[in-house]
Amino acid sequence: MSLRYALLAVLTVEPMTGYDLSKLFQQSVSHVWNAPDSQIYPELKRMEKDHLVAGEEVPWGPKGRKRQYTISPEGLQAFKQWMNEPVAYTPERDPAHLKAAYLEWATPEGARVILEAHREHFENKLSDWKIKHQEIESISNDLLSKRLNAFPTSQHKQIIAFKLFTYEGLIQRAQHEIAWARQGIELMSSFSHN
Amino acid sequence: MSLRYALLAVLTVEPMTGYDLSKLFQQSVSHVWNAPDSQIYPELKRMEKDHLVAGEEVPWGPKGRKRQYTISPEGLQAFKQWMNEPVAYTPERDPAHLKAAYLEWATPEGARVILEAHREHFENKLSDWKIKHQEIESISNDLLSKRLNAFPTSQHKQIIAFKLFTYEGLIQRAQHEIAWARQGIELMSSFSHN
DNA sequence: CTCAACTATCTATAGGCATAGTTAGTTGAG
DNA sequence: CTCAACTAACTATGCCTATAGATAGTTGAG
Repeated sequence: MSLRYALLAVLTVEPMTGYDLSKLFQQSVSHVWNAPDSQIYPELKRMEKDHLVAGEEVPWGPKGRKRQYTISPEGLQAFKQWMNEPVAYTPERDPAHLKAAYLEWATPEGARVILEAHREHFENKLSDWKIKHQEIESISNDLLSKRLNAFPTSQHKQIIAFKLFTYEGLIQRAQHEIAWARQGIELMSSFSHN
Repeated sequence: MSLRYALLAVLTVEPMTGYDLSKLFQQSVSHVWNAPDSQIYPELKRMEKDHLVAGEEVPWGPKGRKRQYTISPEGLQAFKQWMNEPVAYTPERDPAHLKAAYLEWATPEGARVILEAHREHFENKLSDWKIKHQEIESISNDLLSKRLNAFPTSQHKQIIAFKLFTYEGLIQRAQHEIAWARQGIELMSSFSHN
C-alpha cells in the first residue's frame, strides 16, 4: 500500500502523467521505493476511482493525448493522515543474510564471490545515495526546487533537513553493509590461511 | 524463490514435517526470512513435485498422520548450487525511509512518534538478534547442535563462524537504525527549540 | 473424563510485484 | 523526409505474500 502514498507524495508538487511518475520513480524515488510503470499506471487508475487524484486528458502534439493526474483535497488529506501513522514494518526477508547464515555450503570461491558482490552492490547504492544527498544539499534537484517554491521560505530548512536525514540513513546503511561484507571476506581469508 | 532454499537449508539437518518447519521459522529462521505456515505447506508440496524433497506419511498417535519431508540428493544439489550463486537483490522498498523523506507533512508529534517507533522496532530486533547470537556462541540452540553433529569437528568452527557473522551483521544494522532514529528525534527537537 | 492447549494440515482470497510484452504518437537530427 | 529515440499508456501472466479461517487429531492437567 506504500506505492499509493509514494505517488501522492510526488503529486503534492505538481500534476503529472503516469509517464512522468514512472520516470521520476526510475530516477529518484526508486532509491527508497521502487515501482515499474506496469504498477504505476493501474495504481493511478485505482487512485482516481478512490477520488485521491483527478485525471484529465490533455493534448500532446497534434493527435496525441496524455492523462495528467492532480492530487485532490481528499488525496492530500489521505496522504497527511498516512504521514502521521506509524510505519507498517514488513516481516524480515533478507536474501543476503539468509545466504550468509549457510555459507559453509558454498565453496570458498563461491562464498568470496557472494561477499564481493554484496560489497559491490552496496558500493553502487552508496554512490547513488551520495549523489542524491549532494543534489539535495545544493538544491540542484528539479523536483525539490519546485517543492520548495510551493512552500514558504521559513519551511525550506525543515524540508531539506528531512530529505538529507533520509539519505544520510541510507548512506550509513550502505556503509554498514560494505563493512559487513569486508568482515566476511576477512573471515574467509582466515579460513584459507590455516 | 528464497523460501524454497530456506526450507532446504533447514532440512539439511534432519527430516521434518511442515509443522516443524513452520514452528522453526516462527522461532528462528524468521529473523532473516519470514514465512507463515500457509506458505510453507504448499511450497513443500511443490518441492516434492520437483523431487527436491521426499514426503512420507508417518503415524502420529492412534489415528493421526503427519507428513515428514526428507531432503533428496537432488534437493541437496540444488541447495548447494543456490549457495554458490550470487544473492538476488530485490529492488529497494523501504517504508521507513520513504516516510522519512516526507516528514514535513507530519505534525511534529506525529513525526516524533514515528521516529520513536522506529527506534523501538529495531531495539526489539536488536534484542532478538543478540539472543540468537548468544545462543549460537554457547551452542545452546538445538538445531545448531544437531547440525554440528552431522559434520566433522574440523568444520564446526566455520559453521559457527558464519552464523555468528550473519547475526553480527543484523545486530550492527539494528544499531545503525536505532542511531538513525535518534538522529531524527534530535532533528525534531532542534526544530521546536527555535 | 473432559477440556484447553497444542499438533498438524490445508484452503481461500485478494493484493503486490516481476517480467515481458504491445500499441500508438512525437520529436529532432541528419 | 525519414528514422531512431523517446513519450505515453497499457495488458498479460504468474509468482509471492498477507490475512484469515477451516478441520481434525493429540496430549496432559485437574
